[in-house]
Amino acid sequence: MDKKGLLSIGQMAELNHTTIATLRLYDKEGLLTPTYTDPETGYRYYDIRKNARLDLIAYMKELGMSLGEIRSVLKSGDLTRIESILVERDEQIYREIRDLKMQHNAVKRAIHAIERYRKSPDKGTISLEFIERRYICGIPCSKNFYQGDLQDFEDCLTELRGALIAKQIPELHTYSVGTSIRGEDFAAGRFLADQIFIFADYTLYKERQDVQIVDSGMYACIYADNYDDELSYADRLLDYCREHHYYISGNYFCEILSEFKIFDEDQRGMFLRLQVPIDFARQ
Amino acid sequence: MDKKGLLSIGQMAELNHTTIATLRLYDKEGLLTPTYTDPETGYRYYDIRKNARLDLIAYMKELGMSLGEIRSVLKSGDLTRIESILVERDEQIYREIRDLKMQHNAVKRAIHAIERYRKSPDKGTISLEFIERRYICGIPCSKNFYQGDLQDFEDCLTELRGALIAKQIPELHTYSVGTSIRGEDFAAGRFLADQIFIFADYTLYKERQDVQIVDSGMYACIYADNYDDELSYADRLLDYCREHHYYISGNYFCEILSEFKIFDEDQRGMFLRLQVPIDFARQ
DNA sequence: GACCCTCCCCTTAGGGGAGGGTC
DNA sequence: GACCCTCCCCTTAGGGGAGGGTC
Repeated sequence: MDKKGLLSIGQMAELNHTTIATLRLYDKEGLLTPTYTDPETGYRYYDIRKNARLDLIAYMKELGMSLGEIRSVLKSGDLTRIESILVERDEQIYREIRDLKMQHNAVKRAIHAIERYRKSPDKGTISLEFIERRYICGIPCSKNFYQGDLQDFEDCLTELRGALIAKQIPELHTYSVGTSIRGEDFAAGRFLADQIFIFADYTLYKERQDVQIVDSGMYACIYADNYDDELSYADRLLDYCREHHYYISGNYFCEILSEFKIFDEDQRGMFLRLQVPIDFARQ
Repeated sequence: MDKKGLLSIGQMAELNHTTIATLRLYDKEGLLTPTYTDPETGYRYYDIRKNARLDLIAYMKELGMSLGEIRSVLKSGDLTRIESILVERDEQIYREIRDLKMQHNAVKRAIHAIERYRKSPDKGTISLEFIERRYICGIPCSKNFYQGDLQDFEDCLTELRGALIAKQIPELHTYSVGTSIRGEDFAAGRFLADQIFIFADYTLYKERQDVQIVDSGMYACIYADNYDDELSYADRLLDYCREHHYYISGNYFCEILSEFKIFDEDQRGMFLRLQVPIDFARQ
């Protein structure tokens, strides 16, 4: 306790669990003026009654108000003003929580995708796998990128992104991307891009009508780790099915398991699982 | 499409739903280098293959990674690194959601407090009210601020805050503060500060043992809007009880209904409900 | 004429000094 | 010797100019 029972800035800060820098800022911003400022030395001194205001500022900060809002509210002293700020803040918090939950979801998927990538077989491995029901949402390919170049694929991807944004699904990356070839075409060795889509989830399926179901079933799969290899690997997959007399019972998919492989600056490096549903009955 | 089939910065930005400023920043930060930069003019040109990297950057941003993290991950190409960042981020999101929910709670309480303040009677009004069960959590007053000055009250408040922080309840402001006088003392006209505390809620009650229950019941109440008036208003409340032969059946409370009243810079302006439980049976 | 360039200033809420007085 | 002062620079991810060349 110094001059006339006032507190120094350090004492004031400690008492209120805050810092000297904060008190100086609040002084400068006109949020909390010291009771007395020595004109000679510039030293700030605070009356203990100022605690109340500092308390209130701390409270408003806890409610998520900015210093600007706090200042304006303190100056106006208008309860209605506070109320409308708080109501607005209430809605904002609601949106923030919703967005964080979506992000949480995306992070979990990403962690899962990395784990899955780790445990995936080497490229070129052929496997028979039972794959559960999936949901896809996308558009027809406007170009056959199997015969064109990367430009065509990028164009299709751009269109997909645009379509998803139009459908209010902006989180392209949360879901993995895939492309398809119709079963008949694939079986005949005609590599003709049919659709480009995301693998959606049940939540999206429930919410919208334009999500299609892909039935569960046995798939012949081959793993690849380079977009440019898709064609040759798809060929090998087809050969394998023919050798084993598997009947192609549905559409072929190229599924991007993880995009995290891309550390060459100039490549869409990705880990792919090429797959086609098969039927043993008609061997 | 300009030089050698490359994209200008504007085309690249539009294609990727981003801005020119962002692409320039990413160039400067070494996140995404243009395929070719004209040494004469400084114009940036991008190969369409760079889309993939921009995509990946956008993805990582969606996951909540900072540009610094993204750069380091892109440079190291270390999956383990990404994974640990994501796991850390996962926990961080969890904490952020928890904090936002608490803030949401606080905002709702604040809105409610303002509404309640609006609908409260004028100061000096005496009422009989049934008050539901409440929960309080606090400490004994080390000083009798009824006989001391504001300094003593501030000291008690500071102690309360410290105690709550020690108890891991940092949100002093989320709950309203109150002080008490023991029933016997109040009935005898001895204004002797007993406890200072917050009105906790059921959630806190469930979580910790040091939260006390205050039973529901009929209370004689008087409203005041200035801390300095408490004593004289409490006196009036006691007189009122005596006049009406109400038996004081428990502790007196001074409850701070809203701290938003404080727009004088130098006062702990608040709206108070002074109250004491009464019993009609023994009239 | 539309596009792109390089500065440069601005935004939040302080934190962390340097260099120099003050209690 | 501990405390306080005033600059001043720093942090994120860009946005918005001004003033001047370029496709």
